Amino acid sequence: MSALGRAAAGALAARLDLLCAMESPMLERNELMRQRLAKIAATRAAGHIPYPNDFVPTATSADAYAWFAADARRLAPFSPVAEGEDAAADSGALKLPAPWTRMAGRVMAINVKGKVAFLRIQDRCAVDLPACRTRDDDLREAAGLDRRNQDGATFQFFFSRDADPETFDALFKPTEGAAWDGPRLDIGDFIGGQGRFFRTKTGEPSLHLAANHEPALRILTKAVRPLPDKWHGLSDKETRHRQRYVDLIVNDEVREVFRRRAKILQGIRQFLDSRGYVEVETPMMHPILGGAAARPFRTHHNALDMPLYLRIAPELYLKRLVVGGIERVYEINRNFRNEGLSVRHNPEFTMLEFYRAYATYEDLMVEVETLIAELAVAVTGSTSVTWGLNADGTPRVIELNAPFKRVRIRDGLKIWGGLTDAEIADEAALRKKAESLGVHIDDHAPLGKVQVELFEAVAEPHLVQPTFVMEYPAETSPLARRNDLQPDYVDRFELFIGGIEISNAFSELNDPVDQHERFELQLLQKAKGDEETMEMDLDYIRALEYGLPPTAGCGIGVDRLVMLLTDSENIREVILFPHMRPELGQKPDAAVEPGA
RNA sequence: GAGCCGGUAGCUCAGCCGGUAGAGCAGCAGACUUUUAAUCUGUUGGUCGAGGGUUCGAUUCCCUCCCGGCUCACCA
Repeated sequence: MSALGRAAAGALAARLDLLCAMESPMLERNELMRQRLAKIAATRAAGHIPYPNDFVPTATSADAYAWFAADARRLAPFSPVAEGEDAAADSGALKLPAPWTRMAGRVMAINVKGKVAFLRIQDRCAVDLPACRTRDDDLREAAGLDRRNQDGATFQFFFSRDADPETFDALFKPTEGAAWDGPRLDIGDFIGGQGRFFRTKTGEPSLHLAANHEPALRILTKAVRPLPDKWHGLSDKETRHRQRYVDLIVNDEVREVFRRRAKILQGIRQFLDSRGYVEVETPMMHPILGGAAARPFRTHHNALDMPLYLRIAPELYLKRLVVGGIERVYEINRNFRNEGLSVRHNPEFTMLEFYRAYATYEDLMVEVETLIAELAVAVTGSTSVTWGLNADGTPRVIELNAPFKRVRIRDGLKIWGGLTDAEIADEAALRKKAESLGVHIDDHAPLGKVQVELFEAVAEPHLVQPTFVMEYPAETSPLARRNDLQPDYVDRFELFIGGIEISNAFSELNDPVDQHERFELQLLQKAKGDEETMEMDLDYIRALEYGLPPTAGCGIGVDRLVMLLTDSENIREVILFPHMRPELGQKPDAAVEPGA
């Protein structure tokens, strides 16, 4: 760097430093960052663009590995020559034709050894690369060569000083008065390189960088912040979740979880679309609370000057659509519930709800178990998945092959709770049992709710393998159809897997008079102090009066399903940006007054 | 909301029964033309989460607060 460039860079970096420090402690600079900012400032001072946007890659890292796997001669070390040139060279070393290729990515490792440099780059194919490299190893082994035993999601650039001395020196060996006064290369920078594929003498597939009318290697984006330790990575959960972008850069398995999540969503849509369901989007802001028992978030519409709830469930809107003739309908979207956070609860979570006319909850059981089994195969390759650990520390295996077990609440209370039929019908006896187990049940809870809560307490450890729980009391299900033989119960199931509730479904109540009465019962409970009741929705009653065909509906907690299929025990591992308290230096009220 | 545990360099972590801090990686300087956590030599870097108290002296002890993790409660 020239003396002039250095002085200009220093001044610019100092100015930025001051501005950032004033703005927020989040943007505080450390020595490493000041160095990198100075490099960027120096680039500008020398008249170069530090963030160019004119590099067009012609291959991804996955394309590159595929090229090496496409011809057995490419498995052993070889040098590259242009296509059309004589492959059999006179020097004795193997030479093979390779196409001129341009690749771009983030630098994950730099290894300069004298006058050669090895760079490892990561691009959008990073999730596929471990498999690519394993395949490369397999092919090499089959050809009688050593395995590379490489893991990690990167592809190698090889840069020999001979290929482009000016660029090499600029990026790795800056000297006083060098012709190009640009920045040096750092881990975390995005680069674009060009050259031909070859395989190093240790057998690593690589791009042999070379110059033509432009340099062999260019910095496309300079990273100001250093990446976490290359060996230990980033493990602090708070930082991982707050700065998910860093987590995704350095943790291969995190990228894989979210790739798999995308596949699960895709699989759900394919499954339902192929069965004639129509995907819709219904309001996320509700004037009337309904569709589930939960405390809501409240917001306000300024122009209309009216309060709104963030929805706790799309149920009532979706059933209006069935009334409207969309006999098979589904929605995948967020619900919002104003409750505590836990390893299984995020305030906003993704819910699939689907409704099917001329079906019962029993039909939906078959549909749900088929869906989950098919998703498991599509995503993990098997209906047998591992999720968490058994008490003895071994991986817990869950079999997701249909049909799933079915159990009635009454039977669960008898088998796992040791209760008799008489006790099950006796609220005082149930409450006594709950107390002996240390289970707290709300004093306002009616008999049905006591039964369900006690069931969940005694049965949950036994609901590891997928189990449909049936025969819910009517008072806990204000939107479900009464059983024809036992009107105190409703035609409903919940699906438990791994001890957590994955799904909830029932035959829908389509009798407008009964529905009206049940809403009124909800209002009564609200008056008694229950905060999680539904409100009277007269338009919904009106819709039912036009006629809801016999219908069954089902909700599936998508985040929990993703947890199950990615062996994640914490919901935060499957949500890209889980809710957290605001970080120091990012106070919410700071956002309200931008001019302050 | 309650209990327990934690917050030390950019990252991963040691340490301190009170005398204002160390390692590895990253960074910087140098050697090295096929590395694989390259190696070797030298070296920079810290308001020890924040505030208060005790003390001659606090990263260490005490209190309060902030943030996180785990468990419980509510919930899907």
